[in-house]
Amino acid sequence: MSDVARLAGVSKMTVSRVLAGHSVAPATRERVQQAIDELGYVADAAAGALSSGRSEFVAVLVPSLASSNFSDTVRGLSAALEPHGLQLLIGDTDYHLDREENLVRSMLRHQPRCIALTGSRHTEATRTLLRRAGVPVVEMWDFPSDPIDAAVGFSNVNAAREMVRYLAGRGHQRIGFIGGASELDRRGLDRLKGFRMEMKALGLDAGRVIRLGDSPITMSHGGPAMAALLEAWPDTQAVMCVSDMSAFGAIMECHRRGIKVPDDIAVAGFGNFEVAACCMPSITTISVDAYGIGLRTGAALLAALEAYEQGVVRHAGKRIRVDYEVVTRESA
Amino acid sequence: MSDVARLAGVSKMTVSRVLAGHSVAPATRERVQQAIDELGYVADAAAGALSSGRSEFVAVLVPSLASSNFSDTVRGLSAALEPHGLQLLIGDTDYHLDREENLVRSMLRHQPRCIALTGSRHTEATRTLLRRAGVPVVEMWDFPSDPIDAAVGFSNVNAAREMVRYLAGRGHQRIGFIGGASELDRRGLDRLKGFRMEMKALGLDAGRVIRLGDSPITMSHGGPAMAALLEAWPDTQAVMCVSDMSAFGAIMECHRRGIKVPDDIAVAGFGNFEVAACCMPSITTISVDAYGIGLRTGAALLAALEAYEQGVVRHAGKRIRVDYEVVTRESA
DNA sequence: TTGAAAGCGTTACCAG
DNA sequence: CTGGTAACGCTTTCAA
Repeated sequence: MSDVARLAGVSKMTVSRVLAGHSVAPATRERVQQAIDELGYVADAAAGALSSGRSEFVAVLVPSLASSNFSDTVRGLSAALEPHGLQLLIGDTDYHLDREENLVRSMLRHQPRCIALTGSRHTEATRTLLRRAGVPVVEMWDFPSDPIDAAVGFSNVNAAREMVRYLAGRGHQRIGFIGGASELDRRGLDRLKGFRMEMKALGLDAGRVIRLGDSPITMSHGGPAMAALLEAWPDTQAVMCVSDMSAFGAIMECHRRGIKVPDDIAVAGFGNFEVAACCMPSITTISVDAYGIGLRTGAALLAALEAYEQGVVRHAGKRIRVDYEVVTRESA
Repeated sequence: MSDVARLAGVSKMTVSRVLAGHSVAPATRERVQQAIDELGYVADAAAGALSSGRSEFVAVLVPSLASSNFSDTVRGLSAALEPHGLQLLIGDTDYHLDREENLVRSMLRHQPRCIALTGSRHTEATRTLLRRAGVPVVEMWDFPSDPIDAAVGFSNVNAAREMVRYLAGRGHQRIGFIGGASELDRRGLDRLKGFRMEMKALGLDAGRVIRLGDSPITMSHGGPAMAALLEAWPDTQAVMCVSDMSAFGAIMECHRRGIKVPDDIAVAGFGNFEVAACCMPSITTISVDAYGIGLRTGAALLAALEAYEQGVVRHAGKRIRVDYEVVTRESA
């Protein structure tokens, strides 16, 4: 910066002002800009952050970047925050809460302006770290009764219940559920919980549950899970899958066995992934606006940032509900 | 840090040493650690970076986080670099070179230790920025003859040629190609180029090309593209698709029309995405180890970092070739 | 509108 | 093995 200042014949402060877009005489600004271009000067963000006491980072934690759900949410966040000069610091927890804790710890070292995480389950240490960080926090993809700070999402339990009601409304009674075997995917577990609750509420058998493969289960688990389900309860009329990925695998298994979907058995998914609209039969599913969750989380974060500048310290548990809906297609 | 030092009864320097894992008397270290835990102290990475002149960032640029190819590569990079205390700064260029340029510019402000980008096409300004940055650069997913620094990838042109040879070897002569219409996806364009080159080399008609939809085309474009291809050249025997996503869409369109794959028409994909193995018929494709590209890029970056410490300044165009192979399945 | 000086929280360097 | 001091490159604050 000194070099630029010298070349432009001004002080460092003026260079700093030009960079920050503060008021500088047009002629001076011009000269400084030329010096910057000539030297290929790039300001050091670390020095700026240290000096001003504020970074331009936003920490974002998702369970998996490989899931289009979460990568869409990240894109939404990026779209909302980048125009404000904020940089995403993205972490992939791989569905592990202790990995989340480590990532939070390491990201906190960069003094992020705010933090977005997925889900409402975190280790106690994570909660403590977050509290101490003293910056806005938004939890995404869930609708917790007691958010750390703010939350943007929906109830996976209720969404699953709605799907059960839809299937029952189509006349199905012997309904099964396919999901992952591990306890890592909280949203998957919530969907299972919703399935059980609603089945019981309807007076139906809530026991036809196959849990197979590490969560989140993908396409390749859907087939074996469907096979297991048919073996255990051959008279099943409909299957609700924890995601469209497993639903697709399940449908392919039906094809292989000559079982017609939906005539012989109905299959529903969750998430409205691209494959659900394209495959045959197309998959009836719950549609969630993943990109919108990112956008709205970004907006909530910006609002909280604004409030912080003015001294407000907590959202006081503000929750933003994101809509979902049953998308009726061919498979159920 | 002063607070911690005071509580532990040592100087800031000793606290710094404990944090950095430098040699400190066990008893002292213990006391310092206790003070750190008690205060919930988190070191400021910006200050550290400023003082030491080196950040712990690695800039990573991919065309899209939504593509499992690239998200797998990011996971590989993360797996290779995180154990070394490096933080990924991930940017999604959305396939635009000018967005890439802006992202590089903004990431450079954080003084990344090294940079990984996708492809070998960049704006002139990007190249200049990268050169001036003076840090190791690796280009991924291509095998350029003149890499900026190092490269980890394979020739998309040659891979596509191999697929053409495979299809021709199965007795097909009237072979079509389905890809995106825009010029953004360079790897997609390289595959088309390879298709044309090899078809000509084999003395076959290289003109059966349908380009439709923004690149990279996804599942939903495959159907319309296949429809257009069948309309233009109804006697087509085989179709090579720019990716498994479009191949899947194309196969679904065949289903809808009662056209049997591969009996009436063979369809091949590219990338070996999960859907290729699960769908029916399963898709013959080119398999690429996306995660491995990330791992190997990470390793190359670490090696370059090591070399830099010792004063070596360039890789001198080192290229690491990543294998690909035709995976024969049912569709072709 | 511009400049000078102080200081952000850490690490490098040199002493003890 | 430990401590003091001087940067690191910026922005804040105050003065001109």
